[in-house]
Amino acid sequence: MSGEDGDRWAATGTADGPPSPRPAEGRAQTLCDPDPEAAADLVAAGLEAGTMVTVAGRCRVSYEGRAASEAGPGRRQLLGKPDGTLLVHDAEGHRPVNWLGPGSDRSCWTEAGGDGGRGAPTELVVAGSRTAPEERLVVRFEAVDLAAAVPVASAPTPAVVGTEADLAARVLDRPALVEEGFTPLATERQTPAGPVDVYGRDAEGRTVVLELKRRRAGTDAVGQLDRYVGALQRSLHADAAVRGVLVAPSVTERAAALLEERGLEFVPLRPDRAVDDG
Amino acid sequence: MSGEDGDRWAATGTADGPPSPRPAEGRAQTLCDPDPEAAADLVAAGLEAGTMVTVAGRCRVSYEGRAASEAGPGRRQLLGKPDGTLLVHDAEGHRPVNWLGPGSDRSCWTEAGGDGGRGAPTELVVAGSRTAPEERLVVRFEAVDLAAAVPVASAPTPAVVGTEADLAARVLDRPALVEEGFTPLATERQTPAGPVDVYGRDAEGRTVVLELKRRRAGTDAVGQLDRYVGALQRSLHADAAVRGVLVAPSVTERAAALLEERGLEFVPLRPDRAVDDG
DNA sequence: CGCTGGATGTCGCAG
DNA sequence: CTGCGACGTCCAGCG
Repeated sequence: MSGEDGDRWAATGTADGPPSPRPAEGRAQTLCDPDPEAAADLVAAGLEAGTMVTVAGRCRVSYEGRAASEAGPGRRQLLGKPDGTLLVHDAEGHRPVNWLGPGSDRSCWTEAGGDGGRGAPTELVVAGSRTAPEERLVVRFEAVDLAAAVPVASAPTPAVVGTEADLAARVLDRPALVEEGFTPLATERQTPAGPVDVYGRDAEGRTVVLELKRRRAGTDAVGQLDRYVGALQRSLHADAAVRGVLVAPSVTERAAALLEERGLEFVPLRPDRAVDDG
Repeated sequence: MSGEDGDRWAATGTADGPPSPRPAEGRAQTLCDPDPEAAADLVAAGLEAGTMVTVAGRCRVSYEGRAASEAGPGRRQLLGKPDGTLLVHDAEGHRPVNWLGPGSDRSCWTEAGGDGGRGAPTELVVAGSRTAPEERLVVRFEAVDLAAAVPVASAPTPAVVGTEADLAARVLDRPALVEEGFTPLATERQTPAGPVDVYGRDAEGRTVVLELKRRRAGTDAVGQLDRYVGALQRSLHADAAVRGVLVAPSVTERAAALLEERGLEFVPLRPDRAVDDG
């Protein structure tokens, strides 16, 4: 690694001048089309200082761990976070083409290019590794378009509305939305098959199990509900009648068939309050 | 820094100056601590030109669509891709704090800040929207540390090994790994409950259904297998014996109990060839 | 740690 | 388009 602790944290190339403030305290530091050594200095210092580090350029990427992959030369953009995360994005898609989760050890150096011999095709290499599971990600830049280190701080996590928890709150607030006379008794009630979303009783005193889904429910949801109902029937009196109700905006056709087959029920309900009708 | 070779290349509409090379062809363009208008010019042009656009700074983020969320002021980094993807990352974690998938329409402008009155707290706003489902993401930067547009190209997708397909290939190559005398007859064979991973016959001529999992299997895998076996028993002769076998490196305890309960079987097998024994 | 189940999951493929 | 299952899923919560 190049960030010696005598620490000149060399912004742009050879820093013989006075040491500049570390990026965490200072402003963004960027290099356009830097040579590999200058980029390595910036990246190493940025990783060290706990900034967001961005490197864009032509690179090869190799990953080995839970699976293994090799990506040939292409223009991509790397993002390193203070928590150890490494993300490599290409031009398309929501997901990174390769990544390493939080807690990785990163390092950065320069190296003679793969096809040795020519006029010093030095590469910038950014690598990370972690354990449990053992994983390793190596990104080799043969050309760097941009290297940047910008300070960040943990930002407030957004409050999300419209989750399954919201659907649960809605059901608890107005049980009649499920069925007239329904009385919720517990959430996340434990059964041998796992925790039930909502556990309660109907107007006739029968046990009712609700499985909630924030969006259109598939066969997996019916499978869950069925397991919970079965487990409760066994753990309560063998003759106890246990109703299972899937609560979701809608169900797929296959899921509906499965519900029918298993003698389970469905109540359409959406998590948001906008559709809060009767 | 910002490549002003005689021209800031006209952002959104009015191109009165001589046309400059678009960033897609050129080099990276960056601005450190720009004023909002300059950043908006760069971002708008970068989005237009199909580059990777990066904006880092203090911002608020709001999303509405499949759910809804609001994130208060914090330092984050935005990445816009040529395909319409928008990602907002904070300092932690693998996943973006907010995002919009490929195919979004993006735009970018400046606006008077929320707490109007003070000395021109102009904000840089980057917004995106898409349909199916209807979604909208708005990022308001009250301070921009860095704005950048760098050219990219879609790169070759890496070849991944160690997937479920590899496990299937291994089973087809050496059926005895599942069981002596096992004969695979088809993969992805259709049943009323969906496609079966591997369909075959055992030494006694009984139908066998395999459900493959590349890693430790849970209750969901057993649920799948059970549905496939049931569907096949019904679609074949009612008296036909159909064996269901879960093939995976291991199973969770709950999954094992479910297998037992449903009269299904388990064969331990890993996708990689490293453990290729007898 | 391992298990369980949610997620604005995303992605790819088939009908 | 919807349905369905895989994914290097990630992630939080809990035992």
